[in-house]
Amino acid sequence: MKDVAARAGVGLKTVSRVVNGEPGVTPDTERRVQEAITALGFRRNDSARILRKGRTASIGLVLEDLADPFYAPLSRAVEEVARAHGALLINGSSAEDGERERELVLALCARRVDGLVVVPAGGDHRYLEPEIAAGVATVFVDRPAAGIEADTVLSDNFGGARAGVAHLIARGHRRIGFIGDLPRIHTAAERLRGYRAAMAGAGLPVDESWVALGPTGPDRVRADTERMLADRGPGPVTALFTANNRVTVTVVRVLAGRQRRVALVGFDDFELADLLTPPVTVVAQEPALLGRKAAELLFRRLEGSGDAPQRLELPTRLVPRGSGEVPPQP
Amino acid sequence: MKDVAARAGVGLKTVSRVVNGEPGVTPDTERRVQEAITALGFRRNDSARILRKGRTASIGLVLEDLADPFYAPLSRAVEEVARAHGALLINGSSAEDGERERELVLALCARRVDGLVVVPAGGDHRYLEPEIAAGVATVFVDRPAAGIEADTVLSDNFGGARAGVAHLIARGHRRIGFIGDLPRIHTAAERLRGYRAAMAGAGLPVDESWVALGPTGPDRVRADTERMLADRGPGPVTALFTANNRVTVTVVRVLAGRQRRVALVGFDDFELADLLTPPVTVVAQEPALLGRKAAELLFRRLEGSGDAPQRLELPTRLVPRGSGEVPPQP
DNA sequence: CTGAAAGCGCTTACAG
DNA sequence: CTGAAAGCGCTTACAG
Repeated sequence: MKDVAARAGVGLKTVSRVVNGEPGVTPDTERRVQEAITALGFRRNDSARILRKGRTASIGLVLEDLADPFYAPLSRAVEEVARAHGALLINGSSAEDGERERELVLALCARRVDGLVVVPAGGDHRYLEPEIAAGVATVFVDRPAAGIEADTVLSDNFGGARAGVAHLIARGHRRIGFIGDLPRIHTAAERLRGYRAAMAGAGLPVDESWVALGPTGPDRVRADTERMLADRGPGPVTALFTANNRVTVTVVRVLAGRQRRVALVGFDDFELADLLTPPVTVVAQEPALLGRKAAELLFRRLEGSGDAPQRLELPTRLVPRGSGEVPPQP
Repeated sequence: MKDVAARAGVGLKTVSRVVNGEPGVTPDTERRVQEAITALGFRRNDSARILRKGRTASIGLVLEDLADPFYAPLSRAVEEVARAHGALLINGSSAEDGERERELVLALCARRVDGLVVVPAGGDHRYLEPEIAAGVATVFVDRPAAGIEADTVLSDNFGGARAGVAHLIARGHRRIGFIGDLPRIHTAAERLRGYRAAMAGAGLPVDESWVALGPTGPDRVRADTERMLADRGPGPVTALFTANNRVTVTVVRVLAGRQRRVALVGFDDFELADLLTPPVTVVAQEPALLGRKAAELLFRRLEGSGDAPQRLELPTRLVPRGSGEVPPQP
């Protein structure tokens, strides 16, 4: 910039004015400055600008896995809102590891992102307190934070799961299995609570062999599914409720290889669910809407909204397609 | 940092040493500085650090759509490599718009990212010349850049498409339709070239009504598919080659609603392809590998490799599953 | 082992 | 309409 000023024979401030399109420069001066800029290949260094202005016009997004078909649209929605506000998006995957989440979040804070959208993986977010106190707006999405008060956008995991299981009960099922994610994950726990509420609401007992929680890798899910389908103790389950899209996909594979028809309702919609045999009934969330709402809340904070932390809960939608309407088979 | 120094009764440089874990500080001094840091809630401002050091330890990724099931794993792979090198990832979607790509790339350059991985959308990348000259390492992935020399990582689009179409020809198909993306997109053009090469190689004529190019939205693809399946002129096609995963998914939907069985081979693998009826034969690429190779190449440049620009071409793999083995039906 | 000075490339506040 | 000075928060190069 100094070089540009020297070449154009003007002061630094004038170059700054031209670069930022500020008023108060004669057309003639402006032309001279523009010429110097192109001749020297000048490109403004935003690092310096950021240092001086305080705002970075960038926000951070930390989620579990950028490549997961549930989080990818969420991420894209956050990006679109950021773009509409002239901000860039820095994002990273926590891989469901609390320590990695913390490292990422703190790295983003050190870069002085204006705000943060976080899908929490860790079990304690008090490490964020100094950052929030220092002015980093933070919104949690998909799951609530632990240990601090902050804006949060969630789906109705409890209600959605309860409705899905009630749907199976209404079709005559009495022995219904639940295959879910790690119980420390909020969404997994809420969906399990929904399952239990639906069963209890219908006066049905839950045999604990019908509940399987754990990592969503195919091996574990396959093993648990096969165990539940085997005839043991209280009789095999006639229906399954799968608590997220990764689990559902694996269970669909297991069921595809079997004679006996077992009813299935899955939490989370997924592409091509309607073209499977039978088409898969799901409790659908809207990942893009979660992302959009979270980002909008974030920018409202950045614009100075001083309301108390908000908690939004988005509804889910039961989509009957066939697999959830299979009657109980002996 | 000034406050910390004052409170600890030391110089600025000593605080800097402690914050960066540099040697040459007595344990006692270090303790005093640490106390001041926690008491004041000091957090290093990386913007200032970046301004001084020159390197930002961040790279940019610009692709078509973060939420696309093809690009999401590519993006995740780039993130993992960046993480291994201690860098953050800033990314954005161009939405297949050359102007938006340019804006994003230039915004990333203004932030002085150390390097750039780009899936080009625009048709002219000379705007990047000054940036590259200024030292921003750039790698293009999935598609080559136009108008400049740069490192590039591609799939074997031509060979993959030719093999897929040859597979259909070997099953006895003579009238094969091609449904592809916009012809200005490099991958789309290459795959079409592969189709034509396979047909020509078998001495088969191509009726131009069998070739449909355009945006990959469901309406256009559905209309073109239905048109090709209708009996007209040279007779209806008995097989279709779909040139990317978005197109394939729509065509699967169209075929699912029809009596006559039509063979199908799609470019790009996709989740659940093996559970459809019939399971879908595909020419698979490895999006994560594309991303990983591109990012590795980028970091090799950042470490100072001065070789001539490289062009990597990754092989594709034909995965027969059923839909591509359907014989010709009248 | 420790620190004062200069500077990274901008913007802010002010004066002409 | 234009510019000189100070400063954003660090690090670098140097001296003690």
